[in-house]
Amino acid sequence: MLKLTKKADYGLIALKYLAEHPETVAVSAKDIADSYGIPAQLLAKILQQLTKSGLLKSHAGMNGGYALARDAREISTYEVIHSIDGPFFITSCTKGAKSCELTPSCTIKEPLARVNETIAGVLKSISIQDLADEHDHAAAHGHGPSPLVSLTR
Amino acid sequence: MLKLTKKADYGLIALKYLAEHPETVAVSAKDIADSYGIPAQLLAKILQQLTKSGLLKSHAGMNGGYALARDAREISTYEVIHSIDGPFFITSCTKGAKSCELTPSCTIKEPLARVNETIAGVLKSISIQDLADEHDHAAAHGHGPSPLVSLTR
DNA sequence: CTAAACACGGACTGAAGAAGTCGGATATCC
DNA sequence: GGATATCCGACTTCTTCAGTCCGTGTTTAG
Repeated sequence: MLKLTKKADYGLIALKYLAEHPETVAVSAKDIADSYGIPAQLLAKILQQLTKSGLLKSHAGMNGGYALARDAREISTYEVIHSIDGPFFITSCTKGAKSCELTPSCTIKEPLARVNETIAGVLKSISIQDLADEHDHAAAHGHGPSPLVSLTR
Repeated sequence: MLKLTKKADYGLIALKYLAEHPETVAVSAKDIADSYGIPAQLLAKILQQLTKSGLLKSHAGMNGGYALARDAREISTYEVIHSIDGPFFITSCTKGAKSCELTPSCTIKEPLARVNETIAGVLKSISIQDLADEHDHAAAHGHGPSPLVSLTR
C-alpha cells in the first residue's frame, strides 16, 4: 500500500537519535531500542545493515555501539530507506524484471517511473539532520521554516 | 517496499485502455483482461470497486461492460489508487492510528508526512488521459513534452 | 584470565496482507 | 429462456514483514 516498512522507520528513528546526540562516542542498539520501545534485537539487525552500507560505524566490546559514519547532514533519508528496504519502485514490474517483457501492460509504468524519480528526489533532499531539526522546530512553533519540501505542489 | 499493489496497476491499465477506446460504449472486464493477460475475475472485482467509487459506469447484461464515468482528463491516478488500495501513507503509524500515541517515535513522521503529501500531489496532477498520451508519445519520441512531472527536483 | 557487554549473523516462527479462485445471485439482451 | 454480463462475499494460497532465538566473535573492565 505504498508505505515503507517498520524497519525503515526504526532505522530513521535511530539515526535521528544519533544525530541528536553527537557528543556521545557510541550508542548501543539496546539503548536506542529502550528509548523508543523498539525490539532490541530487531533494531540491532537494522543497525548492522546500515553499518554494512557505510552509514554507520560500529565498535564491538564493552561500551561499544554505533555512531554516524558521516555528518548527519550528509546522510539522506533516501540512503537509509534504500539500505534497509532495498531499491523501491512504485510500479510492480520495473525495468530489469523478467515478467515485464511478457505483457504489454508496461505502457502505464513509464509515467509512473517519473513519479518514482520524484519521490526519490524528495527523499534524497532530506537529510538525517533535517529530521532532527524538524523535531525541535515542530515542537517549538508548529511548522519549521526550513524549505524541506517546498515543492509540495 | 513502497510500491503499489498489482490491483492498482491493473486498475490503471484498465482505465487507460478505456481512455484509448472512447468510441466503444462499454467494454467487458473479460475483454480488457484478455488483452493484457490479467486474471479476468480479479480485474472484474477491481472494476467493480472503481464503479462504487464513481470512476466508472457499469452496465450489466449482454453487450454490457464498463465505461468511464467522466472525461479521462478529469480522473486522476490518485483517485484510482486511492479507490483500490485505500488511503496510502508513507509512514507506518499515521495520525489517527492508535499505536502512534504510545511511543514518542512519531517525531520522525512529521517530515515524512510532507513527503506523503508531495506524492499525493504528483499523483493528483496525473490524469488517466495523461497515461494514454504518454503511451503514444513515448513510443514516438522517447519522452513526451508534457510537463507531467516537471518538479523532479 | 575471566566474565560481562557489545556487535555480528543465520535460521526460524507467527502474523498480516496481497493475489487469485470459487460459487452463486442478479440484471440485460436476443 | 438462455447466453452474457455485472455484482458480491467467502475462501485458499502465497509472499513478505516483524520479531525471536541462538550461537559466534570481539573488546573492555575487574
